[in-house]
Amino acid sequence: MNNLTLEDIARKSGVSRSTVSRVINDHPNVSKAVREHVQEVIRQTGYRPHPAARALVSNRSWTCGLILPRAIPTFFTDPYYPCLIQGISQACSKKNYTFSLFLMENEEDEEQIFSRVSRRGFMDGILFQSYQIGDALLDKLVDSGIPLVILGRPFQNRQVSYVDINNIDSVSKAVQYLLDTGHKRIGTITGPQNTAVGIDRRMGYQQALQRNKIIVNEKLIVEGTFTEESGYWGMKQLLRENPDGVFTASDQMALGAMRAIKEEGLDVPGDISVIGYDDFPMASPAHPALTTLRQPIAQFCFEALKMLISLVEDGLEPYRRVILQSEFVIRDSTRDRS
Amino acid sequence: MNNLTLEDIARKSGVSRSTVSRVINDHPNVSKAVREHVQEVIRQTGYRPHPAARALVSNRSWTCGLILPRAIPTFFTDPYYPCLIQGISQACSKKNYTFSLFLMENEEDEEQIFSRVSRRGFMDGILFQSYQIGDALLDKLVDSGIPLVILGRPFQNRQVSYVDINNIDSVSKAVQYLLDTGHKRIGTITGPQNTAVGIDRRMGYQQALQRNKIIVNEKLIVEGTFTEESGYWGMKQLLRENPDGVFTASDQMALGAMRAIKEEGLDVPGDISVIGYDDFPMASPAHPALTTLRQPIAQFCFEALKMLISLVEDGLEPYRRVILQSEFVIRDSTRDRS
DNA sequence: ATAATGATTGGGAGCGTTCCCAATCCTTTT
DNA sequence: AAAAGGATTGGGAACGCTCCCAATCATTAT
Repeated sequence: MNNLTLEDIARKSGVSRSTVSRVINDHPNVSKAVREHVQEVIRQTGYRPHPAARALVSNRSWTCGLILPRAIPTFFTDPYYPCLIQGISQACSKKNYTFSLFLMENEEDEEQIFSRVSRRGFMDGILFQSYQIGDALLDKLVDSGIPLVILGRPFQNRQVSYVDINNIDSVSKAVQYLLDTGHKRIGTITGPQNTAVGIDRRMGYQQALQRNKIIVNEKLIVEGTFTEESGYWGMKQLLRENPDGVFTASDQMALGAMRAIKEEGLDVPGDISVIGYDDFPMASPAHPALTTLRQPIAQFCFEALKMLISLVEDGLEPYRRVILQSEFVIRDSTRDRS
Repeated sequence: MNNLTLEDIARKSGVSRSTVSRVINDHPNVSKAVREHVQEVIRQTGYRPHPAARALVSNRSWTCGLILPRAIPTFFTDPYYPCLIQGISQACSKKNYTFSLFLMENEEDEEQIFSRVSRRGFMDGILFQSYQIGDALLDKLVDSGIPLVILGRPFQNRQVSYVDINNIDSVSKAVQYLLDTGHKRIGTITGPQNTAVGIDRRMGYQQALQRNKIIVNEKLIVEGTFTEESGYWGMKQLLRENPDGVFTASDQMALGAMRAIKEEGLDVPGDISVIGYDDFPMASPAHPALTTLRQPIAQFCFEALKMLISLVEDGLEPYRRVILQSEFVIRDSTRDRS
C-alpha cells in the first residue's frame, strides 16, 4: 500500500511540498531541473496523491455516477444497458473519470442513492438514464443542484441538460423507406408507451404515414416491451392484419417478430419486411441479417460525459442539449416491392 | 447543493462539532434530548457529511471497485456480466457501499485502472473477475496490498482471497445424472480452455465419466466460447459423433446446441438430452425448458463483498476462501433413457 | 453536605492536499 | 555595479471531518 505523502516526496527530493504539488499538477513556474528530479522521485517511490485529500480541498472528485432506473425488465436480455455501461465506462476512462454505477431497484434504493449522490464532494456529477414518466428521484436530483445530464429526453419540459437521439426523425425515415419501396400495409411494434423512446419511435412511425396521407390504422400498432418475447407475441397479433412490413422499436423485438413470422410459414423478407432499431451485435448475424437503425451509443455516451464535465466546470446554466442521429442500415430483412 | 458543515449544524443546534459528529456516527454518550434535537436539525437542513473529508480522516471511503477483464467477447450477449454487475450492485447497496466499475479493454486501461485503484483512500477494496491466465494487472494488484477478492478461482495458486463456485463438482453431478438416466454417448461443449471456469467444467465432465469407468473420447469434447453461436457450431461438430446427451458449459451454448439439433431434424430431448450451465433468465422460457445448473450469483456477490469488507477491516491475512455450490435444475431438455 | 464516580460535552490536533502570498533567486537593463 | 523585473520556491491557512483528552455536569454513596 502506498502511504507516502506530498511531504515525504518533498523531503526525499529536497524541495518543498508546494513544489511537488506544482509538479504533480503540471503548474508552470517550476524549473526544468527541479521538475524532472521530482518526477523521478515520484516514479521511483510509486507515490500517488491521496484522492480524498484532493477532493476535499479542490471540491472535485473526478468521479461521476450513472443511475439506471428501477424495474428494468430487460436488464439481462437487452444489450442496451451493457452497451450503455460500456460506453460510459470508456468515456470516463478517456476523460480520466472514475465511474460509479447505481442500479435502482426499489424505493429504498432511491432514497439511498439520493443521499449517496446528491452531496457534491464525492460525485462530481450524475448521468441519469431517462425511463419512466414521473421519476421522483429525478426531481429531487434536479432540486439538489448537482450537475446532472439526462440520457434520453426528460418527460416534463424541465430545466435540465440532456443528450438524446432523434428517435422520431430516424424512425420516420426508416418507415419512409418501406413506403418508398412499395410496402402497403406497414405495422409497428412499439416500446412501452410510458417511456420517452417508446413514445417517440411510435410518433416517428405515425409521422411517416401521415406525411404520405396514409390513415393510421390502430390495428397495425401493437405495444411491446422491447423484449424478444414481446416482439414474438406482438407479431402474432399483427399477423392477423396481413402486414407486408413491420417496424419494431428494438432489434430484440425484431428477432421475436421474425421468429413469429417464420413459425407462420411466411418468409422474411419475401412476405414481410422487418426493420429493427439499435443495430446491436446480434442484428447483423441474424437470419436474415436485420435492416435496422444504428444507435450511436459510443458517441452518445461521450457527448453525455462531455456535457456533464462542462456543467461541473462552468456551472449548471444555461441548459445544454445535444441531439444525435441514428443511421439507417439496410441489410436483408427488407425487400423492394415496388 | 448542500454546503453545510458539521460546524454549521453545531451552531444551529447550540452544541459543539464533536457532539454532532457523535450523533451522526451513533456514538454512545450523547444524552437522549440532545441527540434527538440534533437529529431534528440535521433532518430539517438536509445536512449530509462531506464524504471526502470523512474518507481523508478515517481512511475509509465506503467505495469498492469491480474490475472486469479485458476482451470480454461475450459482454453484450452473455447475461453473466449484467447479472454479476447487478449482484454486486445489490450487495453494495445493502452494505452501504458505493460501487465503481472498471471495464478493462486494452493495455492502457490496465495501467490507468491500476493507478486509479491501488491507492487506498478512494477505494476501500477491489473485486476482480478472474478470467484469463496470467493477468498482469492481478499480480500488480496483489503486490500493491490493497484489499482484494477474486471472483472465481485464480490460476496460479497465489496468496489471495477468493470466492468460487464448485464447478467441477456441480458439472460432475449433472453428467452423473445423464449417466444414471441411461445415456451412453455424452458429449460436451466446453468453455475456453484458458479460463478457470472453462477448465473446471470440462474437468467435471471428465471426472464423472472416469468415475464410471468410461473412457473419455476426445471427439465428444468440443471447445466453445460461451456464446450461442459457438454452441451452435460446436453441436454441429458433435452431431457427427451421434451423442445422446450433451453438457454445455453455458446456457447460451445450450441454446445454440439445441438450435443445431433441431436444424438437423432431431429432437430435444427425444434424441438428445441437453444440459446447460447458469440458469439465466432465458433458460426456463426456452423450448424445451432447459435443464441446467443454477449459479447462485446473488449469494456469490454477497459473499464476495462480505469477504472484501472483512479484509478491509481485519487486514489481508489469513487468506479467505468461500466455495459455493450450483444447484441442478431438471426441466424438459433431458429425458430418462433407462 | 461533600466527595467520588460516571455520563456528557467541548476544543485542539491532524488527515494530505491546494491555493495564496511572501520570500528568494536569477536575469537583464541602465 | 546597482536596481528592477520576472521566474522560482517555501510556508501558512484552509478544506470538513474524526479522535483524543480535558472539562463540565449530574448522580450516587458516604
